[in-house]
Amino acid sequence: MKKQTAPKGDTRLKMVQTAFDLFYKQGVNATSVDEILEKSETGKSQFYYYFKSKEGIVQAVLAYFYDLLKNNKLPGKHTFDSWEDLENWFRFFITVQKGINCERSCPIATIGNDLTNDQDLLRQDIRLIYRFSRQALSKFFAGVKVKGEISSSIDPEALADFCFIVVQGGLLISKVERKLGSFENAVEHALSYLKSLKTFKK
Amino acid sequence: MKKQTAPKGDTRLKMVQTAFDLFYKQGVNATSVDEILEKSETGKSQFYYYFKSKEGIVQAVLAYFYDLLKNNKLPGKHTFDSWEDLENWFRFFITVQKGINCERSCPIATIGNDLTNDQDLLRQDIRLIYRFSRQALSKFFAGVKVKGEISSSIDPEALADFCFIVVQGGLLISKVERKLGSFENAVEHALSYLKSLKTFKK
DNA sequence: AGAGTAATGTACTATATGGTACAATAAAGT
DNA sequence: ACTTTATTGTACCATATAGTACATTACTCT
Repeated sequence: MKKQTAPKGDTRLKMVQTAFDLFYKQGVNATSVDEILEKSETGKSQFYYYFKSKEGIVQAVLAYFYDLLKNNKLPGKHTFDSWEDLENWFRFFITVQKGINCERSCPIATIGNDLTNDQDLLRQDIRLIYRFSRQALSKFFAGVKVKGEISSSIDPEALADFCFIVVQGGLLISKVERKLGSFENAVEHALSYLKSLKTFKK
Repeated sequence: MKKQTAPKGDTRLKMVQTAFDLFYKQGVNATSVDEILEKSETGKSQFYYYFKSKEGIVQAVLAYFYDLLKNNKLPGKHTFDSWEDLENWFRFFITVQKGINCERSCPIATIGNDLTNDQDLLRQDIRLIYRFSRQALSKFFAGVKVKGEISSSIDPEALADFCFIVVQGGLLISKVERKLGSFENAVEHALSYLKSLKTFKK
């Protein structure tokens, strides 16, 4: 019983990408299996051939996203080599929101927000994604800490949490209110704080 | 056609409170009308007597919450007379999250997040609630600005946005990950920033 | 007490939803 | 060619869902 070569058809991938788009746009609860099938132009038998259940495709979507993230296939630069990178990272999300008229927030948070208490496996997948994102931040802070650019009393991970949460809160609130102002203001203050930490060394 | 005295039965109120609890816990999309009826021990005819549609009770829930907020009937102190109040405000949300095992985020954001593009009236109600919350913050910052405790170059509303977004992001991420650490870290840094602004005058 | 309106109970409907059964086709490997 | 396994099409099903129809009961005002 040898492993088949990868299916020549891209049915499964189309489903996952379509599901991702829909989850991103309207959440998991507001997306029916039928809508995924319709938009991806596939059939129900195929869906339940590739996935055990609706929950199954949620997991596949998270795995798909994790892959994109790890292999740097997402738009935007999510690794940090300089303070400028960090600033651009903040501003990147503002630009994204502007481009979509603040109609969405973080796709992963959107999915995570729809999870129920018993869906701990999926939550685990989400934690993986978020850990990866935060690590990029904390590694950078650890680096500048070593270089003495920020105080040795600062925990890089805590500072990464701070940045991450500002962005997540900004994405959420700009979506809920359909306006960017608060997000922009919050980012400016966050950056102002980060810069104040940076000038520490002087 | 005189206005009736308030219905002696509390049917409508029970429905609204029940709906609020359910929306807070699981969002609007994941809450069916039937579940509201069941949990509030009321009937369907009563529901459509009091509300035009499911959307109708969402609006009622928002109005109900706005009333609680305006009349200071919510747990926690959401007005600020001192820097200590501000700090307590941040910590209050952390305590709340701890008490509910990080199983929820902001009830209003949860509702707002489930809104579709065409539900602008409801979004307007949400903006009202958020404006009220932020105003409490910005008034405080405006006050300390007048007193010279923070720089005159600081926009109180922008700083309020910053605080608001840190809390919202913290509530969201602590819920999605079911852990408090990031939220706590973010709040500590936010407070550290605010304190650095405060010491400006010295 | 009787009229009018507020409030509630019972039954129903159309559609959407997640999921299944099973037959049919397509691609390999031998 | 033939068997095996991968893949897809068609037809279902049980249940949940938002919402309606309409009769009935309870107030309240005169």
